[in-house]
Amino acid sequence: MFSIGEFSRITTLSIKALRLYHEKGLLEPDFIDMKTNYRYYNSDAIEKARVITMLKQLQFSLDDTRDILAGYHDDGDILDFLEDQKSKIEEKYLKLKNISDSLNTLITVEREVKMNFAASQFAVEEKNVDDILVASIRYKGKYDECGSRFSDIGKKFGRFICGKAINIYYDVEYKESDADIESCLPIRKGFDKDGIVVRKLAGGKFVSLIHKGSYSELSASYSKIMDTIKEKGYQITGPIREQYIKGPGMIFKGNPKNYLTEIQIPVS
Amino acid sequence: MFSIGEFSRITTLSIKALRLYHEKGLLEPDFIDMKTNYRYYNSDAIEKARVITMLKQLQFSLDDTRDILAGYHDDGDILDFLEDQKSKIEEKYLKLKNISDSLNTLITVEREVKMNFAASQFAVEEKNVDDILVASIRYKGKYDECGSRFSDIGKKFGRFICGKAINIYYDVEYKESDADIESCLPIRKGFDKDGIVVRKLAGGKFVSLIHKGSYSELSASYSKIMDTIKEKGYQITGPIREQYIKGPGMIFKGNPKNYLTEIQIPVS
DNA sequence: AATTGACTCTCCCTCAGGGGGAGACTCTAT
DNA sequence: ATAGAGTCTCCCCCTGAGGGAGAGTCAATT
Repeated sequence: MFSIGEFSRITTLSIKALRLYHEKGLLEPDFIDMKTNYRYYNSDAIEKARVITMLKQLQFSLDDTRDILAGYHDDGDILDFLEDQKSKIEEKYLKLKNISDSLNTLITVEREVKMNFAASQFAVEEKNVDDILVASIRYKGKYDECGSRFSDIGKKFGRFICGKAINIYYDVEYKESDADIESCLPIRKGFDKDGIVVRKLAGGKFVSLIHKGSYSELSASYSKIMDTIKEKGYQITGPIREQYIKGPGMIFKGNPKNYLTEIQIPVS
Repeated sequence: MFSIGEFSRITTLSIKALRLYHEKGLLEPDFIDMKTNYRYYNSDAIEKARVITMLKQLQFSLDDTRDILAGYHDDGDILDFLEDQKSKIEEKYLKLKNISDSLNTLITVEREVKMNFAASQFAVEEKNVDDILVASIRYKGKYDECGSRFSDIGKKFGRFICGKAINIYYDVEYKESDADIESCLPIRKGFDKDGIVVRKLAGGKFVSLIHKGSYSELSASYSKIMDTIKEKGYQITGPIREQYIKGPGMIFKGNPKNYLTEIQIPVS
């Protein structure tokens, strides 16, 4: 016969837990002193406590544990319980996996943004851009519809996205509505799906400028980049792109003053 | 201004949750009627509620959420929080993954046992056994030491184990103590490690008998299998093996009457 | 106005699996 | 006999809500 303290040391279950298990009917002391209410356990209870510990490690609830202890004595007989528990646990861990992935994406994106922010000079640059594989939707409409297009693409290609969103403007002049826009997300690989086209954006020589601030102030940066192009005597050879390095975040909308947008104009 | 019911419908947060968030200082109503105590929210709170929903999906605690809401307005500024949360979530995920794996192992093992039990005739059989890759420890001692050997091997090769434990008895006669025993666990792959030897058990022609019941009653089954060998005029060509198809379970010790042990004797 | 039905308020209980601590006994060894 | 360690019950606490009681309010219809 062991007092609760001794039994606690033997089983590595806390005294509090032992009292709870007694109350819940999982593990009853062999003998209770009527006068003092002291609990005394015998050595049979050690084996039972071991089983409880195992089931606890497998995260069975106390209720399940009680039922299992009461009705079964062989691993093979609790297969149904085990399978139930497995599917519950599996569900939970898949959920956590998703959350972990989301957090990872967020962290990676924000880290990149910081790097970009630190490195950028906010000056007009010339650079050679590689071909980019993208999933894209081309549509006619308003500029601010692109958000829902990006999220459509995001839903279908989520795991394969590997870069920041790009809009390509096919109109020569600015159009408030009925603009001809292609919204693209860079992807690692993929195929046409549900009206979303997978294609390669041709690289080449580009003049680019990172614009810092709200989208409504983009025109100033456009003037600046166009001035440079004229100055250097370049010819524009294709539609203008905007790449959204930092816009509203996943969690916070953020401060538009810190948004970063890269204007990319193909030239020769 | 929205009443709590309207605001609840807009944000898909329950009224109960909104009241909790108010109490905890996460999301305060814009105005509270002094007389009625009715809560009224304005449209700014919608954005805040969206942020709360996002953070909730990422399983941030209400306390963290409160702190984040109070002090930050940009995804990039909460990188530390995100990384913290990621490691917490990852830890939980790994724990659940382990539990799920354990459950899987248990389930698989018990299913196999059931199949075996259903299929076995408890009669002496002749069969050809393939080579088996095992992790093994050979020692001199008592029979019942093998349990701790198996658990030693199990700890080192856990994920690679792919079959039931085997003991190989190198003594010709029965020895109470100082017996020469090799305890083996079949593995998919692996290398020598911490005194555990990885090697191939040679296959070949075996006479086998599945013994049902306690280990202490094995002798009856040994008589039976030896009689058969003599009858058929076979020669024993190597050490005898015992494979433990069903012994004490991971959770329950189970009833020894249902233990299954396969005696395997190599013959020519 | 008055009524009615839908809302909303606060307060308390519940969940799981205990932990912490108070205040009162009790055991064991010296 | 006494001290110190052990144990008892009872109550509150944690998370992130949900359920429900009982009372008070709002808005629309008669």
